Amino acid sequence: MTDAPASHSWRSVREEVLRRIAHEDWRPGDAIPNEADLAAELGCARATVNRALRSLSDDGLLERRRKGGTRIARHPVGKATVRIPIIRMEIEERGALYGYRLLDRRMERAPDALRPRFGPPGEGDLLHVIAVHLADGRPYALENRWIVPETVPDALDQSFEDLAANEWLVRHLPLTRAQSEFFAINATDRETAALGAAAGEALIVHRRMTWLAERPITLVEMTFAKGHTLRT
Amino acid sequence: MTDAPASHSWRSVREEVLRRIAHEDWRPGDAIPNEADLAAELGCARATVNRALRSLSDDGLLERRRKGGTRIARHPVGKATVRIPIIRMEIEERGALYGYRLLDRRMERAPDALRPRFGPPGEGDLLHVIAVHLADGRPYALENRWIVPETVPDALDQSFEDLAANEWLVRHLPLTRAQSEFFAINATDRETAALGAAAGEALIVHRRMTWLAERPITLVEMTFAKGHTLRT
DNA sequence: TCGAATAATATGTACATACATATTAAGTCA
DNA sequence: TGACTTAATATGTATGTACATATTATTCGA
Repeated sequence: MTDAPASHSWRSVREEVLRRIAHEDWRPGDAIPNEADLAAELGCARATVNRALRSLSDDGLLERRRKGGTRIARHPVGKATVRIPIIRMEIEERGALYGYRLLDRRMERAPDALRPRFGPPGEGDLLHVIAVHLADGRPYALENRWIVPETVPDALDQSFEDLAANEWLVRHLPLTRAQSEFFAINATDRETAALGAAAGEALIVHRRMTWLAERPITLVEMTFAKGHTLRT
Repeated sequence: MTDAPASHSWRSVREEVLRRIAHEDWRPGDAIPNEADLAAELGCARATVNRALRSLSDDGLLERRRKGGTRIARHPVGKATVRIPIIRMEIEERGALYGYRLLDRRMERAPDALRPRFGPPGEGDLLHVIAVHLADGRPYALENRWIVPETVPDALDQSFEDLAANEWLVRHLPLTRAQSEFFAINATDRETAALGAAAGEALIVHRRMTWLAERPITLVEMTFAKGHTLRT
């Protein structure tokens, strides 16, 4: 006998489905009842079941196909959302004192390896800003950023001496798309100087590019000091 | 005059809002009209607008509060979803020949640094599996995994000599929660031996833990060969 | 028997309505 | 003035109905 849960909310339906997955009533690859049947069983409207199953599908736990029905994902989740905070806020949330130092600011073309990513606007000079973020006076992250003046003309008026480009951009411009990459590098002269890293030390880099509509805004490489861990 | 878009779909509403953000009609921090007004303006039902705005809110582009209304996010969440594929499929998708070699398999306690993550089940012996994944015969990633027998008793019957633990787990067990970490290490003896890396070379590590309900399933560290980039 | 047309089916979406809930604003009384 | 109560408001959700769409299953003709 299946007794309906007290609540008819889509969240309770979601929990019930999760419970059955956790209880291994339903296993990877298994088809589950259709929305109408589930709604009848749980005593709620189909739209409510739809909302719950769609939520689980978005989370990668279910796979749904029209006419094919819904089944437990065979290749689960496969998703990890990494937060990309403003560095200042990240540091202050740790209770540390935030510091910022501009190292360089100039107009120049993007390096060959990155230029194609900017498309046509990348053929001209970009605003190249290098700065270091400090936590309690100690190097925390090295920011190496290219800004596309075509998309962000106001940026040319900014010195970025006191306010990180990071933060200025966020406050002035919306964005509609972002893409990230993560990789590891051995510290070179630049990192040893700016981050106080030992030569050759392994550092993690977060490279991120953002767009406003189809126009590229900025590409930034954040290189973190030794031992930094990015968490989901 | 605001002309309604031909389509009344929530996607078209989403696109219209994105268009206004891209066009900078609405800028970070700005409040936008409430759902009822937008629905009237665009000629659709409030539920449709709600669906569209909720979608954008999930993507971190909008911030919504009851009674407070909806505004353009000031700190675009910058969610980056990292895919966590089955290594074999990832390699084969690149058109390379997949290979796999089990290096070690034994029952032992988790190291002190990781043990607390498993909670009570971590106090006993865990199944510790080390293996290397190959692409066209060259080392691709080193898999260092602890499996919780309490949650996955069937794993004890598996030799993991031919089938990666990675894949076996995915095929046999659902999961309800996952958490990831990314960091960089300098290659030590273990990595030089298993991955053919030079000593001290910077390598990126993806550490992932999964749960079934509240029970820990497994914790795995995937260390990738030199130059690997994780993409969103 | 094979292929194309057609029916059947499960999910996807739109809408109107109603009510729930969080949060802010307004009002009231000491 | 200030604490507290009450109203107003925008989003959040549940429901029934209707139809759209993708995909599978079936039927039928050559």
